[in-house]
Parts: sequence; C-alpha cells; structure tokens
Amino acid sequence: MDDTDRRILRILQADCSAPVSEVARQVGLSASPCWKRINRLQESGVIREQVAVLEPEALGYGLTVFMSISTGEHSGEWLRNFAEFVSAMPEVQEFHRMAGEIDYMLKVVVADMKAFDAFYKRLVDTTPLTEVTSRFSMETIKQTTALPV
Amino acid sequence: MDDTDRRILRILQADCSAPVSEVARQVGLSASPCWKRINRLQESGVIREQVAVLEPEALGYGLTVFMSISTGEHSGEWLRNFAEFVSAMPEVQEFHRMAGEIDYMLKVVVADMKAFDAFYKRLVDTTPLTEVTSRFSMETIKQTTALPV
DNA sequence: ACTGAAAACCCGTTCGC
DNA sequence: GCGAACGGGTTTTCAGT
Repeated sequence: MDDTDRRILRILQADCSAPVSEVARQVGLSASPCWKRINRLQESGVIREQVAVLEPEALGYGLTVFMSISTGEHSGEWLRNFAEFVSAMPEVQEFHRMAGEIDYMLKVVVADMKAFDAFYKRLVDTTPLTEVTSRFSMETIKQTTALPV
Repeated sequence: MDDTDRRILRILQADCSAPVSEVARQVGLSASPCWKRINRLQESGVIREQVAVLEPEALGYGLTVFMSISTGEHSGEWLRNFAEFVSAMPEVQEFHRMAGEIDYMLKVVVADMKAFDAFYKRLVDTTPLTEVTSRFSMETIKQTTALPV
C-alpha cells in the first residue's frame, strides 16, 4: 500500500466508472500494472464494494432522520435480536452501537413525515425502548462515502 | 421509471461492477434495452454516481463520531462560510443542517481519539460554537448507501 | 416508442519481456 | 512496470413489434 495505491483509491472513491486506462494515465502508469493494483486492493478487501449511489430526492425520499436510542434491556440475546431486527429495516442506512449514555444511533431515510411515523411505530411497537430522540435533517450539505486517504 | 427500472437500481445499488449483460439477465431483458435504461437513469440524475466504497479499518480509520452542533451566529454570510469550511474538511462524511434545537449534525471518520481531538480543535478554534456534543460509535452494525427502491 | 439480435469497437485481462 | 495480443463486454445500429 504505497502512495500510488492511495492515489488510485482516491480516484475510485470519487468515480469507479472510469476505464482502468484512464486511472492509469492519471497516476502515471500503464494499464496493466494499474489493473493489478486495483485487483489486489479488491482481493485484500481495501475496496469493499463498488456501488451506484442514487439521488434520494429523485426517488421520493425527502426526509433524513437521526435517531438516538437507549434500550432498557442489555442481555446478549436481546441485543442480538434487536441488531438483526433493525438491520433488516430497509429505511435504516446506518446503525451504530454507541459509547456513553446513548446506546444506538440510527440514520433513517424515508419519503416524508408520514412514512417516518410508520417507521417509528414499527420500531417502538416491536421493541421496548427506554428513550428515543429523533432529529430531522432540513438540508444535506455534504454527503460522501470517501475516506481521506 | 417503472418496476424494471427499480429492479435495475436495486441491483446497481448493491454492485455496479457487474456487466450490463448480467444485470439484463437478472431483470429478464437483453443487453441493449437494459443498457439504455441504465443510461437514462444516469442522464436523468437518478443514479448520482458510481463509487468504490473502501474499508475504513483497512486504512486505519477506526473511529466514527457523530457530532451535534449549535451555533450562536445565524446570519446568512456566517452560515455560508461555516458550511464551506466544514464541507472542506475531509474527515467529514456527512453534514446536515437540522430542524429543532441542534443546528448541525456531523458524521466524522478519523483514525483514533488523538486524531479526533485534532479535528475537534481545528473545528472549534476557527468557529465560535455555542454547544458541541460528540457521540462515539463502538460498532458499526449496518452501513449502506442503498435506498429502499 | 421500445425491444431484441447482430456487428463494431473498445476495454479488461493475461502473457512474455 | 511495460507493451502486445486475446477474449469478452460495452455500445451502436437496424429491423421488428
């Protein structure tokens, strides 16, 4: 993992649809060694996946919500079930177990407030949660999956 | 935007490296009409971008932090400058303007607590913030960019 | 207008150097 | 890491529905 690899990653993080030859040109390599490097980065798991990022607005997903959740239960079995249940909800884009007072943090994307209400009910009806705080995004100023390599 | 388009989007959200012919096979189309649909979805902006998603751990980014920020200032000019300054920080993966008591929400990815401290200082030194709360992720249970199309 | 088959071209991949 | 060569995928065209 040298500097050339990092430059390749920087390019692919921004756009992975470019031909290998173009990536090679940008890092000052010919196509085949560049391809080998990309391949190695994939095999070794540094590149986790290549995905299409969609425009939420274009598909009617207008509301992003961050939810802070505290649970009463903390037994291993209960937490495993909770993790599985929440992970299976397609509206959940991020799901973190947190340090400190808040147990979990969710990022949820839904069509509108009505859809969020439905999601909220589905969540709280099936699981006894001590505290749930929902914070609503008015405007997404920045949104990226790129790491500062 | 019919059901076939949505099925195509579902596939590309999970993996955009698959050949068009393979996507076509999965939705029961031949390659060229499928390619045309994908092309249209790109042109119309439904597909925003195609990116490589990297593995943070593999690159030494071990700490994810959610920050809730309230600012004292609320003048248009100040907010524009603040938005630009924060957006330019590469550690910031998400940056939302929020409704309610909290003004902004950040998702920050850094190497470790020391790196976060440096980031924190850089943030608060350059901007007068009324309140900053940092919440630390212990475990990322789910992380996706996929929308429930 | 959209589909599917075929053809041309370009890219990804593998080789020897 | 380079350059050439092979195989396959992408992209376009065209006729048919």
